[in-house]
Formats: sequence, structure tokens, C-alpha cells
Amino acid sequence: MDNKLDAIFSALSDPTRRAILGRLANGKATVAELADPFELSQPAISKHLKVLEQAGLIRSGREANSRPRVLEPAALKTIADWIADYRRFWDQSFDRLDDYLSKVQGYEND
Amino acid sequence: MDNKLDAIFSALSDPTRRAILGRLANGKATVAELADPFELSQPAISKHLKVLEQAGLIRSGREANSRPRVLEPAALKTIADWIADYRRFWDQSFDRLDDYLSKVQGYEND
DNA sequence: GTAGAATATATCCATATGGCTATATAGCTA
DNA sequence: TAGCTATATAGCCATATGGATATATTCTAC
Repeated sequence: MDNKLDAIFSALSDPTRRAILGRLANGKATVAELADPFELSQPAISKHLKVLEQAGLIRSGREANSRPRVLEPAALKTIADWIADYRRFWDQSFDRLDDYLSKVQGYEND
Repeated sequence: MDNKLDAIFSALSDPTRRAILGRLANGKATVAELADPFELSQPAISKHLKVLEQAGLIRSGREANSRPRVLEPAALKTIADWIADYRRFWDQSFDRLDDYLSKVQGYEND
């Protein structure tokens, strides 16, 4: 679905949201923890989190009083796959590497 | 620069612009050629091209009467590198692959 | 059940974005 | 130089986005 790519790329186009993902790469965090590094209002952060969640980049949990967020890697993989189609344009050794990967995967499927 | 990532991700969040990049992956093309598949006005396409160019994703040339566009892979590599930091979250074999790549690069530097 | 903590939702505002039409600019070709 | 082709720029409009403040919701603790 193109829609997914739209939402994911759009969500990633904001530095606050990328920083939030960076923080979540270290593990789950509450809204308050995520808001802490920024000089933004709490509702502004909640809005950013909503954008990230609707793009599928994060997920909300529930723990007592709080709703911790965790990274959802599948969405990142989605755009990584999209970009992979262009890899040959900048990575000269890509073709050979690709060959190698096919072989590795062959072995792994034992 | 964060600004670069902002501009690149933002440019990629539009399906028309991604389709234009897809076309340019087959080689350079004039504005008219790029506009052809879409039911958009010519100025709308020119605007999209401007966004792509300001993000560094394409470049303009000049050839007689026309200003052909070409892909500029460096910008795509920029975000590929950004995403690579998250690769370990979805690709279990990443660490081993990474080891392999270091070795290959070692040989290539002969 | 009342108070406090954590978070979400409702408005509101200013700016950005994507589309259109009309017009300007630049380079060929006669 | 005049006209044609290719493309860019100028306005204009509707909608989206990112921020703020005020308020609602949901738990927890007492």
C-alpha cells in the first residue's frame, strides 16, 4: 500500500519524532520520559506520538497509570525495503553482496 | 544536518514524487516525460520537481530547449544510513552480516 | 470517593502544502 | 523578429500540520 509509505515517510520527516524513535531504540518509555528532552508541551508530544503510532512506527502499552511506547520495527523495514531498490545507484558492490546474501539464505534454509 | 533528513523524508512522503524517482531510476527524463503518467497540471509537476531538487534527490540539467532531471543517489544514501541504525531491530542476521561486510571491505582495500 | 499523576482530547492559531489557472521566460526554427 | 515548445513563476484556494492552552479521562493512593 502506498498509503503506508506516505505515512511512514511523513512521520519521519519531523526531527522531534525521529528523536523520539531514537529514544525508543533504547527500550520502552513513558510519555513523560519521551517528552522530557523537549521544550514542547505535553499535548504536542502526545500528538507526535499519535502520528508515529498511526504510521505503525510505535505501539502503546498499558502499565498501571502510564501508557509506555515501544518501537515497532516493521514500519522501518517497510521503507528500508523501498530504499533497497535504489541501493545499486550508490553502492557499487551491491550486486556482488546481493549474490552473497542469496547464498547465505540458501544455507540458512537447511 | 537534521535539516537534510527533514527535507528528504518529507519529499519522499508524497506518492507522486516517489513515482517520479521511480521513473528517474530508468535514466534521465524531461519534465514533460515525467509529467506524462499523471493527471496533474504541468506546474504541479514542476513544483514536485522543485521539492525533490531542494531535498537533493534529483538534479536539473540543460539540453537545448529542455531541462532534463537525473537521480541524485546521495540523498537516498543519507536516509538509508539513518535507517541502518535501526536494522538490528528487524534483521536478526544483521550482526553476522555486518561482520562479513567488514571483511569484504578489508579485502577490497588491497 | 477525593486528590493527584499520567495522558488524551478539544479548540484555536499560524504556517506549510498541494492543486489550479494565468502568465512569464528561454531556446528553437522559420 | 515572430511563433512555437518547454518549463518556471505568480497568485489563489482548500486542507494539513505543528504549536499552544484548557479541559477531560483514567488510574493510583489515601
